[in-house]
Amino acid sequence: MATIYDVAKAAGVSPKTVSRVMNGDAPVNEKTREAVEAAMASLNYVPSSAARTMRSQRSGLIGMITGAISTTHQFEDTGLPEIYLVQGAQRVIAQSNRTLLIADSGGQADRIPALLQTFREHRVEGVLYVAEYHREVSLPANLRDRPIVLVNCFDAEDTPAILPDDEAGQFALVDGLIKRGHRRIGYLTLPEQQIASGLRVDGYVRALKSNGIEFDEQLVQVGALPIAVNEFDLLWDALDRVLRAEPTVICCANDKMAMRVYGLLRERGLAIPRDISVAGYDNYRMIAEHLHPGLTSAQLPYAAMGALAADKLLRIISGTQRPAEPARELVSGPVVWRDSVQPRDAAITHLSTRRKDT
Amino acid sequence: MATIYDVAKAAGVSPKTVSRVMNGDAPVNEKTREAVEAAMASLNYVPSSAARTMRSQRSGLIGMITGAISTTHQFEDTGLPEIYLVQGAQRVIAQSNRTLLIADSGGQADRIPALLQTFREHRVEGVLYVAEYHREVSLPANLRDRPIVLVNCFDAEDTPAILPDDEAGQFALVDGLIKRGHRRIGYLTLPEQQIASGLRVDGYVRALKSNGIEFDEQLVQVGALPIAVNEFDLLWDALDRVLRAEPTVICCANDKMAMRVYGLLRERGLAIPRDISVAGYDNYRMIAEHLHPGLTSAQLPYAAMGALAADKLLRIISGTQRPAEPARELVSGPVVWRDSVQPRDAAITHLSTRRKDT
DNA sequence: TGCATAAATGACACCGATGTCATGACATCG
DNA sequence: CGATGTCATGACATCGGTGTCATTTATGCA
Repeated sequence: MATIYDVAKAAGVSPKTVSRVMNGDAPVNEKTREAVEAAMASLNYVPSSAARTMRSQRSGLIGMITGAISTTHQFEDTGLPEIYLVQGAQRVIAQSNRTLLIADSGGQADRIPALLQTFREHRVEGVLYVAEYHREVSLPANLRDRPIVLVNCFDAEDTPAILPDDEAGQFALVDGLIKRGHRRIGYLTLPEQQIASGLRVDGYVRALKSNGIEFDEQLVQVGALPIAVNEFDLLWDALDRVLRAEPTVICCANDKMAMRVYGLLRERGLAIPRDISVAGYDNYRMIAEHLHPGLTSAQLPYAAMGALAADKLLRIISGTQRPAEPARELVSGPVVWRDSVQPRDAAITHLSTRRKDT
Repeated sequence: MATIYDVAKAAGVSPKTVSRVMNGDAPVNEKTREAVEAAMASLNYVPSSAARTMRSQRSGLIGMITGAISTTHQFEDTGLPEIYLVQGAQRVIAQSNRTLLIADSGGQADRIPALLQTFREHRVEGVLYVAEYHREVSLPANLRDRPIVLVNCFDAEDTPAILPDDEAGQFALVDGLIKRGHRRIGYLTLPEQQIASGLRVDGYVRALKSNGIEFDEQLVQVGALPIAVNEFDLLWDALDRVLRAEPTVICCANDKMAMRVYGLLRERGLAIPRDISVAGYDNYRMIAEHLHPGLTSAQLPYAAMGALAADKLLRIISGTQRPAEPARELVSGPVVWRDSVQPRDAAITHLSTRRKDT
């Protein structure tokens, strides 16, 4: 591998001049520059980041820890869209001429110390700590020795964090449903332990309120348990109770649940969206786009969160934070409207009609 | 940040002795070792991989390029299980005391050169090139300057590659169906351009043959187009034709298609698995586990592929390949049996019965 | 007991960049 | 025309480890 000395010799200049050509930190004569550039090209020169790091004491590396926290397999499958998060972060980080070093613990928390050790050996300038679902975490003490931004999670110490605005997302979704003529809006939630779920219910309630619709607690039912046992029985039962309140649309806590609800509604002979509309949350595209009909869903803005987190981290590193920048920032995403929701004007209210007939 | 010199001073030895304690490359007196280790601990010493890389000319980094190839968004969503691939590779690489540097192009091929440049600056010792679905690729010339293993793809030059054994997977699935009493096995395939699909059909045919069942071409229908237009019409039509051949089970090219087939079968009033069984491919857990009933599916062994690819790459790097190690290696995965398939003995053949009644 | 050998340790150079400082060649200005 | 400043470039040290070689001390064996 060619070094800066090889290039210098080939171009007939000193190594320092080659360095100047690369970094543009001092004027270089036009002809000299051309000679150097020709030499670099013909020798296939690539600077060594190790040498650069050593001399400059800046590694240009940002570490990302993902899949770090799960101790059970309970929520394992919710982590997959993190790939968008990685992409969002990488884009921003690449622009700052840095490189993202990703460590995935595969859900095994005991591997984290080794991963952190690696990060330290590489002298990462900052760390992005990514949780697989919106939750509170408590950081290992030895993670605090350098700039860090939490993503999709927060801690008790007000460490800088980027979080999804679940309240706003659900508000936008329900508000959109109301604007489309729906007034009886069912909601199948996750258990309270899920932070996101609580926030989304808040958004649901606010949307009703801001449109002057009374809250009917029978329309809101818990559709899943913290532990996955008899999931379908529970969901069946919850759905049953919601349907008794005669909704024209059912919101689900997430797309996964919506996928199940599709099946359950069909078993009851209800067609989507003719007899009843359905909405999800997450915009998990693998599900939302490929269900039939396409599932309306509030998007979890993972790419934006990744980008924002990277941006925040870079600003912390460079000390150029905005004045009074809040530690925690919320990111809201759009609602993606697909055919699972039918505007209420056109919708024939099969459901209530039928029930009244019987 | 403490250096080896600080540690040496604190322990009253030379830096070289500290180095020896860390690397164990020469005998060190027990008392000296203890003194050095105490000094390292109290100074919170972490060796600098940059310095080490520079002196040893070995970076200890393995690069992985993912999401590299897609030029359209057509198959974008198939890429997500790659996370398992990353985990499989990382485990093996960590064991060899190396670090995985992941570059995700986000499907934008024009970003690849910049990512490769980064890899070269970091002097990665080898590269894992991951495609998002089983396919042929042609590598950029400048990727060949160091050890490389292709994952989920292959090229015309017989570059080392790790591939899923789609033929064996589909064989195992269909063979299992036959063992469970099914003899009329429908198959909704992807278009021929999909390499995986062709191989899977081969496996389907071989399973029939090895069980003495005649191949009925009407049971095999193409259920999707290369471009996503009128997807549901096409699938509906293909399903219609398959059903006319009176199958007791329908295999789908992948779990995504199976998810759609669930919906279509229900629209026709067919219950799964009472009236007809369904199987998928990929074992895309987000779908397979959460559909109701759970979807039987042949697993794409991404974790194993990642591990095997990393292992192969490390052996190429260290020059310890097995004698006559083939360039391409196939990895097969298990079939995960879930409730969407009902053993035929117990199954009442609603479908054919009903059809004969009409 | 004497000498070959191994154990234990240190001195020093080197890996490939870049920061600091020095120097020579011109240009500008009073 | 000499003083001053800018441009263009190079010499040299340095970042933090480790390979090489030398040196001293302990050990083994005839």
